[in-house]
Amino acid sequence: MPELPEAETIVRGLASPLSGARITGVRILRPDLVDGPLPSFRQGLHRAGIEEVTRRGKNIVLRLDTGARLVVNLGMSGRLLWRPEPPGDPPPSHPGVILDVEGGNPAAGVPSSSPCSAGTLVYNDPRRFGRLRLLAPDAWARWSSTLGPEPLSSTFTAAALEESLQGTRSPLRSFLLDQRKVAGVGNIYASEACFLAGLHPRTPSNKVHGQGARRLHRGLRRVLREAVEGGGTTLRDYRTAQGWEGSHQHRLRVYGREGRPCPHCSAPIERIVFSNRSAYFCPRCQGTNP
DNA sequence: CGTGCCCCCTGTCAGC
DNA sequence: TGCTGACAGGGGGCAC
Repeated sequence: MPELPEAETIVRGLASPLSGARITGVRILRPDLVDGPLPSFRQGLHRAGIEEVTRRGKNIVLRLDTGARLVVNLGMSGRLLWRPEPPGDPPPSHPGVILDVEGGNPAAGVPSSSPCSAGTLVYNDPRRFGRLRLLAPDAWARWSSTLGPEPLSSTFTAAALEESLQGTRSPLRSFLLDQRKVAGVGNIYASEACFLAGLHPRTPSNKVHGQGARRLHRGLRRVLREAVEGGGTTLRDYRTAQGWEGSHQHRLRVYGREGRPCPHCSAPIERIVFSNRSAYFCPRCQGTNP
């Protein structure tokens, strides 16, 4: 489900309640969601302090005072929900892992008589494609190094992207979905970035050079920044840590818009399927199937 | 080694 | 109303 902008939005919503908090309880309702041995997962989290909430690609990362990191990948339907005490909303439908937390900052916008908050962090996932893993510092470093550059970082340049594109003949959409090439891009923003770059999603990656690579770099960063500003794209499952919908679904240019007019030229948007996934594009602005 | 395909699982919706 | 099939934002494993 979530791509970089959705993960970033969740991270921002968790920073206040979780930073400086302590995990006081670990409840594992769906053991298949935990990667690795259950006892070490449980013991590694219990009584640990949370120092920072960050992100790597599409993954939400809680850095603990033990040096370990809890890495949460939401798969297609995962949610990571902060439920302050006392809970205002009904409990979510498919809880998989619940962390009891004490001592963070009060939930933003929620009046509180005490300077600290207590609540639960619920990982909810009907389809159970998501995974939670607890990584020691060396394992974290190894895992992080398998992911490509962060597309919104200053080190992600058009020149670096162009060089990486030359390494494969596979379709541009496949390149963008490959987390080893660029971290955090999924199916929605891959289509959106190809559109902004004026490149057909099937274009062989190594045929994208020069101006094309610069347009792709610019379009990718633009759409990811816009989507972060909009709080992510809610098509069905995605919610923020507070359970709210994003708003970027109203700003999608081509994704999910088969038959609707292209925002540039009004030609009907087309949908094609390859690698078992849909890609949306404007046949006029993005050329024909190469 | 790189690449593409299948599958993991549940929920929803269109069409009959 | 109820059944069936298509489809869904991800990613690991495997065959080629």
